[in-house]
Amino acid sequence: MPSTGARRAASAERLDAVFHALSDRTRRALLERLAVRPAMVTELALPFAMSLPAVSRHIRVLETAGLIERSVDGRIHHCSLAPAPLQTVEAWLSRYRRFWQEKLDSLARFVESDEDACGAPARGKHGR
Amino acid sequence: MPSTGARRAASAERLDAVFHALSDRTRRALLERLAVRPAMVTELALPFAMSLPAVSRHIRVLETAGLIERSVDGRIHHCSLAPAPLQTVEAWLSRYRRFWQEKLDSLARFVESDEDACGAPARGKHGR
DNA sequence: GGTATATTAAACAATATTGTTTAATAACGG
DNA sequence: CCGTTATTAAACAATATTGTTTAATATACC
Repeated sequence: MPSTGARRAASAERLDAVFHALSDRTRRALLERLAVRPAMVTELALPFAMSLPAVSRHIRVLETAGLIERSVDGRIHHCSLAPAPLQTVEAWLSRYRRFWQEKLDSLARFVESDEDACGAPARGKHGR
Repeated sequence: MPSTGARRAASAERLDAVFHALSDRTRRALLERLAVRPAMVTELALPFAMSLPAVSRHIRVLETAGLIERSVDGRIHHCSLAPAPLQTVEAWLSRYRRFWQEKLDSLARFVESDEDACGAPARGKHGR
């Protein structure tokens, strides 16, 4: 059984890879394309103003991060979205959701008190 | 008013910066530390096995991505979490949530049918 | 077999990232 | 004024990233 230290490191590596994969707009565009439907490599490369090998390597980065899966059928490589790592990102993010929620709440309170202080026309909480 | 093209590019740049900032475990650790409570630079650097200038520049990367805010008070720089960009990430991710939900649902269905096919002891949906 | 297609490998240049060490800057405190 | 403290700037090396172009590989088709 791996130690918790090792697990932590493995999880950190996974997050490193996934966040890095997502930090490039070409790769994000590839994911968005694949969210529509699976596609082969040439098909994926078509819309981009860069060479096929360049796109091929972006695909490799996404694959290494576990964000896409590839099934080879003859000379055609079919790629499809593998959203599991995004769930990992979601889990990481969730630790901060409470935080920004508080921030937004206090902003909302501030706006309300500001309206009061400035004598804005009263409309009630839900008026518009 | 900026064109939608310009808005799209600006948003892409923001995501580039935020995802890149998050792709380093030192920087993620800094965010986790700041989620506890604000801290000054030296304080933030203390737990890390790298030089202060190195941490200082990680902090700068996070600041540029908008993930932390800095308030200078004399020679002390107070840093605090600025979670708004994480919300942007959340918004980007949300376009895929439906996707992995489906994936998980179909996995659950598969597991259930597999149990049926293999003649696993019947326990009902909520049995353990 | 011979040619076209789909994809990756290799080699290379340009640039970015990240760490180190050694200043420089500026504020504090006696 | 002077030493200490907090922080960034600058210069540098090591490595990673990303794109290009030119092979190499393997499958498909006639």
